[in-house]
Amino acid sequence: MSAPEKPTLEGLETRFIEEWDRNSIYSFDRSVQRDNVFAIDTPPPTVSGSLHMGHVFSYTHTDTLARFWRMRGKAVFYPMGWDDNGLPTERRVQNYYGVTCDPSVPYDSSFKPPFRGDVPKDHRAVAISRPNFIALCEELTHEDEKVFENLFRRLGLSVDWSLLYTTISDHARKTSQAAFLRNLARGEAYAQEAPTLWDVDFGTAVAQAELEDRERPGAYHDVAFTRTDGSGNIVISTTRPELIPACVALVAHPDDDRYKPLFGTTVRSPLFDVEVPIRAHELAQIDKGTGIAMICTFGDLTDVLWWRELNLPTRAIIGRNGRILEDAPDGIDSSRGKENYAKLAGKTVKQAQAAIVDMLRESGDLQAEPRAITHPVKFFEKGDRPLEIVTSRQWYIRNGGRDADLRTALTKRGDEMAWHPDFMQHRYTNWVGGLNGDWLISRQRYFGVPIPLWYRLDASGQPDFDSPLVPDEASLPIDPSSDSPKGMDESQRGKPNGFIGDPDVMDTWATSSLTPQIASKWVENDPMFSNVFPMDLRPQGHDIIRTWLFSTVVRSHFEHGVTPWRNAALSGWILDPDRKKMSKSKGNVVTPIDLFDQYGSDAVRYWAANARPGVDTAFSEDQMKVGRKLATKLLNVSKFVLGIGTENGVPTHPLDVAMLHRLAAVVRDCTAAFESFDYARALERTESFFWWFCDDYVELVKTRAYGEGASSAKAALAHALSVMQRLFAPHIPFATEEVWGWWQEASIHRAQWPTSESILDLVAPMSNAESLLDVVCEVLATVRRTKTEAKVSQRAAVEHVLVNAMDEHRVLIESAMDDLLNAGAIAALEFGSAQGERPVTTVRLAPPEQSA
RNA sequence: GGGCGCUUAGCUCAGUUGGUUAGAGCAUCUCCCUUACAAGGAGAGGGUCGGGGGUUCGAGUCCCUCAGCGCCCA
Repeated sequence: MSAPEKPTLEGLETRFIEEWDRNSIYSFDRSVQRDNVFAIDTPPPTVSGSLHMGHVFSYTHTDTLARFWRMRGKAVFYPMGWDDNGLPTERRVQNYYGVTCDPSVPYDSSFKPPFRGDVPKDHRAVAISRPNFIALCEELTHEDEKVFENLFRRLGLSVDWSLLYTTISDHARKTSQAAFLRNLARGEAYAQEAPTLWDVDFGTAVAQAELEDRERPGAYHDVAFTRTDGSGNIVISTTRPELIPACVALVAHPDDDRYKPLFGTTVRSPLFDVEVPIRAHELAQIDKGTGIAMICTFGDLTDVLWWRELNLPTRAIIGRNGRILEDAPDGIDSSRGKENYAKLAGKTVKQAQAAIVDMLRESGDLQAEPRAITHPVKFFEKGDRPLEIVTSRQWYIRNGGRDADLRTALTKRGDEMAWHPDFMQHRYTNWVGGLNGDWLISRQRYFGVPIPLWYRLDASGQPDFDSPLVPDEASLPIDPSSDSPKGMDESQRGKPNGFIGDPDVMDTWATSSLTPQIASKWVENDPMFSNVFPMDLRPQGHDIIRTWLFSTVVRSHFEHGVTPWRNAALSGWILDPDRKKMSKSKGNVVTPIDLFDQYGSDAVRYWAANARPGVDTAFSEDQMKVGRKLATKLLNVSKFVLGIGTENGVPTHPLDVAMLHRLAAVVRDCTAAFESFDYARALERTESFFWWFCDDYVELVKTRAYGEGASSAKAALAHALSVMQRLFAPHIPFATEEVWGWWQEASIHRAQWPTSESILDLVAPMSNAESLLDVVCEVLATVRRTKTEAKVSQRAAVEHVLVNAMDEHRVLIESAMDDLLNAGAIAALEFGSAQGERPVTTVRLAPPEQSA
């Protein structure tokens, strides 16, 4: 029971990371029943790069909560996961090894990647088989995950690493496939051939939640369609003239008097001579362009809606590779139309547009030169070219986008959980209310969880999509591209009367929407599931409310009929000091590990824990310096208290009792703050008490604690120290573990969270504790100010102090007179009559020659 | 266009249901080696709380309105 001669923060991290691990300080006790569990649905970071300050920031917030509840006696379920499944990993693998996946390439058992990092710029990606590609994905994610784990351990996260999961593991694939099959069995998942937003570069369908609008330059082209009754032209304005061959109708608003007489008549398209009807629909905008638009299959989502509601035919011209299809669609029958179409076939959309504008100009159908505009265009959030719409067979999970009752039910789920901060719920409600289609989960990619289905082929080799062959849940996970359905074997794959596997994988969100089930081993019927689910807390970034949070609610709603958690805590962004969001592309990213080295993990955590929940926060090394000072101060004051000797006496001196009353109030506030997920308020309360304790209380009692009759002071100091160490433990786990170890058994992180009752039980009641402390410290402050202004040392002797105070205050000061005289080096203190509500203190310093 | 958030000291931010003289840290300046800590301590200066209006005995806090910044959605 003693502090080292020279306390230091150096080396604490290495020592305690090892010690915590060895003693399993953070392991989850599976035997504890749900009521005494605090379960966290940790966000699995995407393993496709490196962890940055944003991770450090938000994971620290969660960790402070985990540590608080653990000290409150809860069995804390705090897993970690790695999201290594999906497109970001594929992209990183392609760039790291210089390869690309081509499912038509045969497996090469002796394959070696051409590079491991540092792929030359002029290198052309080597096409490799799907199994080889997946092996590389697994290899690289494994490497990245080791780095991630080390960083999170260094940060001091109190994760139970034995609960680690990854989203591409057998277990996650099994969970994902089982959940999907159950959705399918209940009719919540379905496949449909439909127009779908399509990224031509990634070659995959994308979901509504992954879209973003980007402002792009474009131009209105005024194009003339000829009325078939010979009465002239109709001019439309379009930003996509290349889609004229895909035009199936023109549309105007039903109330638009200009076009009312034309509804039901037909026009002929320029260049391609296709006769199309003029129709009415409310979504046509009277004030946009000429007020009449062409409907093409498909230029945008409004086209899809019109096509569906107006029952129009399909004339698709854009292929999945983003180029104009070779064959002209039905309806282009004239020889001129066929010739013109042939000029476009094979071109990219951009090339086709340029070509068709030339053709229109030549034919005289372009009524005016194009007028440049800027307009929002839909992109895949990870994509580089505008999305096209192609018709394809895709899998969906219902999410209320096409069903008002389900939408209402899911909106209500949002009401059933507490949001921190509460206004974040608007984002959820807003998103659910704005859904316009079901959740598209199939992706035409490689590294993901396969859709676990096969289809029978008929005698002519055509697949029967209506009754897929479903695997037993016990056989999961399966890969339908290499496993065969029950009762069939590989020789029948792709043969008439045989089978084929579904070629698609599920989107990453379709798996990560099951993190509560994955982490708690739901699919294994592990009893742990019922001990942790529904979970207490989902911490996550507010940018993925529409994806991760919402999709998790959807899955839980269908599978369990409950919200997956009771609380959702949304963290803010990290901004650089110029208030810009930190990102790699801006080059303003700081590496966490360097900061840990420079300031210590506790200091970095202090910076993070200072930020109010949900608030965007500037990156601040200044705050880290403050955090380091705090940790150092805790070492030093702990050394002081333990150095004078702790005693199990009862604090009886009024100043000691008052200090403990103040501390009890702090404990009450901190506890309430943590209970409402406000780690920052808890820290702020503890910290401000702590500095007051060091600067004023310790200075006041120091002499008494060293001298005769020190029992009360020693007991109060020791008790307060123990409480403060524990209050700080969730925030600065390394320094608190160090100082706790100087005088206590076992880890502070398993110690009991202090209660205000336990402090108040120790001392006599006191109604005016705050006044006592305020008034005594005010007199002390005046003495100090006088010395500072006189430019003398704080040790300089004070000859006389006159305090003009009300009797009430006079009594309080008298009760702590001994400490006040000692702390101020005051020879004599007298009282005079009050000059107002507050005491007025007059200080007379001793002559300089008498100061020593 | 709809929704949400923010605007308090030079900077970063607290300010809980309205209630003494609006706080902290950093930065600036002054002083102090004092035996827990100079990687420290004691102090000082600095704000008409974005503008305007209203409710109230009383508004940084509640209401209305305007402006700027940011985010989400369309």
